[in-house]
Amino acid sequence: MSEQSGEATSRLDRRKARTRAALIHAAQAFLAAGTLNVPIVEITEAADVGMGSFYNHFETKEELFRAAVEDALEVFGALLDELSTSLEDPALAFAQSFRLFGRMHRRNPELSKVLLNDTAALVRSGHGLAPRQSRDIEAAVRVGRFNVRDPQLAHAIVAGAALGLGQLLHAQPDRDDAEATDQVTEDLLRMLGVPAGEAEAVARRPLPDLDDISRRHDAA
Amino acid sequence: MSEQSGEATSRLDRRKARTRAALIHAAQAFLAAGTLNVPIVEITEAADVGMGSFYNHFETKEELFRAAVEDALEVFGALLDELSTSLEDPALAFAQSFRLFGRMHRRNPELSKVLLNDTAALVRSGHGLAPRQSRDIEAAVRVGRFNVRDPQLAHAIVAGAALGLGQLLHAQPDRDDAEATDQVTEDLLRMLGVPAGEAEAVARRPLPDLDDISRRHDAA
DNA sequence: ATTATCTATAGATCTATAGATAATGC
DNA sequence: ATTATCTATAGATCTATAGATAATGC
Repeated sequence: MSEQSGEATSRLDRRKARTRAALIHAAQAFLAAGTLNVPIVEITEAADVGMGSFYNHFETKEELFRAAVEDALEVFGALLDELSTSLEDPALAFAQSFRLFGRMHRRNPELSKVLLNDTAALVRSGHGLAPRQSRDIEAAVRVGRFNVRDPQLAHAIVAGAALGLGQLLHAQPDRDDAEATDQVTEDLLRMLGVPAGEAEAVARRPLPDLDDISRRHDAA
Repeated sequence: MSEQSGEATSRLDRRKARTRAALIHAAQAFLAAGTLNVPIVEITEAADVGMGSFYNHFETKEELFRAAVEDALEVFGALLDELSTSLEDPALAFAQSFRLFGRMHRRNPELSKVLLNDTAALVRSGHGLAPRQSRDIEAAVRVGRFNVRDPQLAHAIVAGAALGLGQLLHAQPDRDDAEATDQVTEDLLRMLGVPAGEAEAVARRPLPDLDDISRRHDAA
């Protein structure tokens, strides 16, 4: 999922990266399915890669699974960065990111399940969603858009809510995911000190078109 | 952890239950430590039980781990029931349960880690915390103490927040757990429609003494 | 006499590597 | 010539069970 396009990468380097990526994708599929006890040889077969190649890239299965979660976090983090650069109001950036995260569960269930699988990574990790949410919350407190006693605690609630929402959306496939996500966003904004009317408005602003973004990525 | 005291249990039945409980406790220790790939024989050794006994009780390791999570949920659920029977106001019952859950992470880190490990069980399961939280939220909405559009969504936020708080308390062992938990409770109460001043008061009411409860359990 | 547990192990499964093959670089 | 990958497999590990032992019931 993460492919450097520039720099001094030889063809050999790219072939190596492809094998590594194939292993990581295969591992993500098993992570999403929740089957962690799979033998290495089954992963390499799913990746369409020789058994021995595994050891060119990872020492143990656990190392591969860690790399697979890391990769998922980076992919999602990069997406959020791309989308929030234009927003200067941190409250708007916060709301948009949360709403896009909510919409991701159905659009990309595999990524969603990888992320939901590792709660700790989602709530504590230095990569992916957590640091961006923290950054937005702290910035919004600084400029007076949010009003909370302890931004770290506020983040713990927000990160947990994102997780609970994801679980709910997988458990109830008939529920309208956009509506549910926006409602949760509104509730959280109120909790963060945004006046009720404004919270409702902020949680329903137009969103960037995710199809555009996917298309741009596919082209690249 | 769950031992029937009455009924027609023979000595043989009790011996069998003891072996099963030993296996479940051992499994919970491995769950808490996050080492799920442990061989069956290591679990039976930790339980101080012969290898073959495992198959008298479970067909696979996964079945044992499932039973271990179930048991943890039941233990905790039973504790909450015991404590909340006296509270008639569902808003108070909700707040007390949430605050006790927050305090459990440090008091019983092993139980906490077993519960935090299986996010889905905590958020969706029919046992343990989830159904009680849902019940309290719905009751509080009915009597006009809470004001939310969609109780299921509210519960997803609350369950997620409980999880995020637990992760935070394990990640930051120096933080005051009671203070953090009460602050999160207050924030959630406001989000659920309780006026700010009252939310603060409800989240700081005296709690039942957990030492008393433990002692009563140890005696039994 | 019955039931649960224990010890020991055959057979299945998995890991990690050696040696062969294929792709790339120069 | 170098580097990554592939195939095949030895040896390690694990599971599941058979048969022996211990505890309980009658």
